[in-house]
Amino acid sequence: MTSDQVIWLPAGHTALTSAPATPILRIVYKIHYRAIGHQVYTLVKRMILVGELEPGRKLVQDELAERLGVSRTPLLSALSKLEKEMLVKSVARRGMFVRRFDTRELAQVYEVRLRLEPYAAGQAARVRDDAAAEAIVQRAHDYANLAAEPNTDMREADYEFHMDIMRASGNDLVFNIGSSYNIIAVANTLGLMKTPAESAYEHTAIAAAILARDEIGAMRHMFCHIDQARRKILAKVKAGTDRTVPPEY
Amino acid sequence: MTSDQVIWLPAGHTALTSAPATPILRIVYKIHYRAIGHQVYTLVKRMILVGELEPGRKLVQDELAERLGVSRTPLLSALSKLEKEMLVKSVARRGMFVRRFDTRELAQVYEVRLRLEPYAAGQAARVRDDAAAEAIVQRAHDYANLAAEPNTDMREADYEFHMDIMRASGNDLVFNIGSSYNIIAVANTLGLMKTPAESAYEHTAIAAAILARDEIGAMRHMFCHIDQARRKILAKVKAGTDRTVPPEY
DNA sequence: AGAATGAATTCTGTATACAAAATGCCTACT
DNA sequence: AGTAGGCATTTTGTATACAGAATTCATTCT
Repeated sequence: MTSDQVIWLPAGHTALTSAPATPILRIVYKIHYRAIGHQVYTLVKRMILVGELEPGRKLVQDELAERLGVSRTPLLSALSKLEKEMLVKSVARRGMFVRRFDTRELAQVYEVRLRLEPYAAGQAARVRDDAAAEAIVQRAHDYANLAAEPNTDMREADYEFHMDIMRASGNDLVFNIGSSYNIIAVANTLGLMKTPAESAYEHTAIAAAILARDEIGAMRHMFCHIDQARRKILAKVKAGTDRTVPPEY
Repeated sequence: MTSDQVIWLPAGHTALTSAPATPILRIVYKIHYRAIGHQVYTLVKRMILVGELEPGRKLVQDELAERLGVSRTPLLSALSKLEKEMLVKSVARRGMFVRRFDTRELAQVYEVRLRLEPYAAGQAARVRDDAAAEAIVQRAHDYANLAAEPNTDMREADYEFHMDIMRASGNDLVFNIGSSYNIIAVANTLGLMKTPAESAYEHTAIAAAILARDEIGAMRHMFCHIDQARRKILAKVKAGTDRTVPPEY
């Protein structure tokens, strides 16, 4: 057993096979090897988010694997993860399908967000870290800019804003849950949302509260922000206005 | 295109290849085929819960696959799911390890449970369904019986009680999150918990409130139940009593 | 023509194969 | 004795192979 200490750098860095050796401790730099399966997971997830793979679509494994330039093996582990996230529905011996959500399920997502995101915003304000706070303010700003010309696709900006807050909360589990399930809401609420200007204003208020270390304010603004979207969806569910097909897949 | 209607029965039923045909509609009964990958997922998850695969343990794929009598392919998709649930940590080119949790992470789990489970209990009381309520009362009873002779392993009973409530809430997403992450708490809180008798009493109170359609009461009892465990863990984190190694794996 | 039958094809689920990385062991050297 | 180097073994990550289920399509029968 040698006393080598291995330091892992994030992928994408230049590989330094070994740093200058010292008599006491040799530090070996390595780059993280990123399993293809992980990249495939990220890619397919994004393809679903932006609608390139639309709800209900069957994911033929050979076809998708070839399109991504990999074999079916890493694709399979990616699809397993996406199935756990409810973005993909697996029907035995039939195939995998991009999940389709009805408003009832969408409402469930908002019930969860309503409980977790105010907590996350409050924690973000409490443990406020300069870099993270700056990033959040920046995201709110980005969102507002996009809202000025609302033809642009704002879904990704909204997702990033909310994810940044959960990341800043310091609670990894909340961040994990958010990155798994918030995307459902984001990918499906187009047309249901309040006006971009309203959302942008609320985002700004949340960001300001976090910047000011106002824990209660951050929680309250986030609560209202999500509650409003939630109420709109609930109204649709109750009114039976929902013409969405129940998600067979 | 025929007008056949296919009805899927849960796995384990006898296969009825076809029901009596009618001129109008032929109903074909089929049994769900359960992918081995899914069974493997359930098995490995349980092995982790009961401690047969202890935290920090490396999961050598060939070894585990042979032990389960399958090839590495279905095992891989199972491990991908478990990685998403944070029960398994994958280190590139090194292997998969049973995740080890420090008290800080455990506290994070409790913060999430504190936000979601009171909601779930409230909903369970609100939408109360006789069968589900009976099941919950039964689980509370089971737990109390086990508490009488506390040498028995009560973790599974506790898990089932809480999962039954989330199931009864009608919110599938909450149930999903619970089945993914609550197991972390259950598998790791041994020794940290209050006395079995206390827990059993609280479980009974929660079950009674749900049975009585007392939404507020169910929420409050559940909140206190989880908050107490949460406070104990928070105290450990703050006091720095935590001698647990930060979870390298 | 429309339904039923059956063969050909496609696609899934799983096993196996293989290259490259990581690990362990043995030997040589200071 | 302890360290460094290198060969053998193990193990991962990915590709490929293959059996059987599902689907499609052409053909036959009524």
